[in-house]
Amino acid sequence: MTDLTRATADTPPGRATIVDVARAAQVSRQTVSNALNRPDKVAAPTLERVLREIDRLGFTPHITAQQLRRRKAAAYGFEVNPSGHGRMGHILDEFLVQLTVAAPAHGSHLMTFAPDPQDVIEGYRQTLATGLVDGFVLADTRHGDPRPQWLLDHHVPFVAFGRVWDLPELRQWVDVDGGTGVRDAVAHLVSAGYDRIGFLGWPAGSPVGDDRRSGWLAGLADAGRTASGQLEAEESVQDLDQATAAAERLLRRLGPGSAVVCASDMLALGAVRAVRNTGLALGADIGVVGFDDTDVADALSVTSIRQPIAEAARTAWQMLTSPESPRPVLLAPALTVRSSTTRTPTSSATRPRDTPITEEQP
Amino acid sequence: MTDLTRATADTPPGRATIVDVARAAQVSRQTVSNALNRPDKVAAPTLERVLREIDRLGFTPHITAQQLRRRKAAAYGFEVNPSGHGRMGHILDEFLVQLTVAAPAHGSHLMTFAPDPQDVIEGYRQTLATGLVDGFVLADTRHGDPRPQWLLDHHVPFVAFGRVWDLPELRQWVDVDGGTGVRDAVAHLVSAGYDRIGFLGWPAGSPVGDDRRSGWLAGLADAGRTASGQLEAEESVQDLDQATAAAERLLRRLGPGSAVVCASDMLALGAVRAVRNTGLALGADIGVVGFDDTDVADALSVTSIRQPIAEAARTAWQMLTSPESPRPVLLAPALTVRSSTTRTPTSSATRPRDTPITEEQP
DNA sequence: CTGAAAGCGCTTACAG
DNA sequence: CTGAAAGCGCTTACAG
Repeated sequence: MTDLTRATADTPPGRATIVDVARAAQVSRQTVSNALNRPDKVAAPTLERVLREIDRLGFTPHITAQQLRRRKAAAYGFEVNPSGHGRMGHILDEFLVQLTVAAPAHGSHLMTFAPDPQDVIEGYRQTLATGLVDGFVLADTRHGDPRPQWLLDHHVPFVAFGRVWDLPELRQWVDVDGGTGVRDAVAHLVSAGYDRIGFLGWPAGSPVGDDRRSGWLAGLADAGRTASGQLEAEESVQDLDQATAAAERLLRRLGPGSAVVCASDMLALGAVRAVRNTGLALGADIGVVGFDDTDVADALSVTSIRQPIAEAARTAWQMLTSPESPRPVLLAPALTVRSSTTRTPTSSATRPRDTPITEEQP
Repeated sequence: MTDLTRATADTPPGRATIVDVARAAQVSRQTVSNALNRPDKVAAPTLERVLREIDRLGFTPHITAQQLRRRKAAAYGFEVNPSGHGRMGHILDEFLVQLTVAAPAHGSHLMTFAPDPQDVIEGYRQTLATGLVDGFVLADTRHGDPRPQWLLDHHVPFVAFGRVWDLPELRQWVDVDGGTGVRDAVAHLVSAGYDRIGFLGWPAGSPVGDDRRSGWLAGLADAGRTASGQLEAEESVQDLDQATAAAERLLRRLGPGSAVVCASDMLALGAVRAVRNTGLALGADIGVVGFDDTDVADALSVTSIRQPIAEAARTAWQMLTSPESPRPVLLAPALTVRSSTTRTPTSSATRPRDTPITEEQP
């Protein structure tokens, strides 16, 4: 019944089983398993023979069978949020992609699932009960989030992308140090020659926003610019019109030759509009820095603070798959410098490109 | 050993097996299986008793075991492209999310995987060989794409989001009718009172771009505006500076009171800049329509053609899981109207919002 | 209508 | 060092 020639071009691939390999290599199937999982327990000539047949037959272990036998899925669930879209920035989409990319290096894979509309926890409970995942990668952790405590209570492995603000003693998280990112941006603006550096942030009270604001203050302190006239800030919710109005107020106080650091690219877009409305030149007269390095920043050539998403994803896998108890990791963001923070603008023709010219999706 | 109280709050959930249910309901485990998979074969009182115990114990079948026994993963693979980011628009990210949302309704789930850097096909071969998926959802189909033919050759189920241009006889695809979307946008512009309607597209030769351009021509024909002076078009690659220059050339020929339909939001952003550079008012003097309804269109209040991604995802699952041979599906996009196509602009304070005010991601 | 048997493809102690 | 046995949690013919 078993066809050892099945790995040829015109038959379905991946159908060779451990028994096929065993027969071809003239050993038992558990020796094949040992060759893969405990090669030190197999005699060298046998090992070589088995590995050769594995290679020849294109054998890949059937992960489903491994999962059942090992009672371990070697997979983690990631909840995607359909309503999160529309909000500017797709950080979590990129995080998902990078989790997928990094998964094989940790012998694991990723399963996406949608939230249960009735009950946050129920989606996690169900997904876990199927046996398809061993645990979860959390994102978008927020105040009052019931998930971390529930997972702890039920001894379900997980890691969070973003500090778990409600459980300060929790250690399994990786986050990006937004405050330091803003601080570095201030240093960049100082060295680029801007005189006064204001801040356009969100209303106080959000941990993320407050963190970025304190980075601005730290940056000013680094530069010795803490005189009262230099601590100009405005705040706005994540809305373009309100951001524009707030930025206009800020610019009136700051004047030409100054710069504005923003808590998001949306706010930065408001600042760009305000610069235009005020009749000033972006970059030359007023510097603007955004946060998250979204497509909007790219398209409008706005300098922006970029989160190291790929590194965050790799770190998340390490925490999840390493046997040691994890330590929290805070990653440093990087600044993508564009013409919005260049006082002597280069010709647009020679402006360095950071996006290849590609055709759009259908 | 088996603890029937395990579904309580402080023990790990989802650990009840079919044997636990069988014992509690005083039947054999195959009767439990039948109650779930062939309820008509089970006597009513027995069925009721079994279902009650299933509910009480919170039993969910272990999908891994089902997969192994049924030799079917009830899962499909979706390749994510790490380098696709940076390109404006995240249509495929949204498609992935919507595939995940729609999966349970089709008794299936989604597994993401990253491309093999050496060889496109190898990533698919490997993923299939693990037994974790039954087939694939393809996206980003392109000329010379080796995947569809390989999957056909190996009898691997798949569906494509986007026409498979190289294999016209293929039927398992769902796509969005961009041409009709552009045609409808032209009708909208005509009724909004714009005199001449130009087109800003990509260089001829891309199937998607050519389709959108022909929609523009069809829209003009609908309105009886095919006199030679009304067929003004320009082209640009997907780059902001080039798009701006092309749009400026186009605007010089069209003049105030006209509108520009663009093949992408990136091109539309160029058009918006050109309008500004020319000293005209967006909407009031010049209408602009983009494509894909990205964050950029939203942020700049540009009318844009939106692809029905959720419906495309549902259709993809239907094609994949329905036993009938599929028929190609072409979905109609919808126009998200914003102030860039309003000749009498409303006050920005009363402009209808289509994005909730939310706090940004950390 | 219900249950005993076989088995999906693997791995893990355990004999030999 | 190698192989026979047991079993992960299910489902599917097949007897009774």
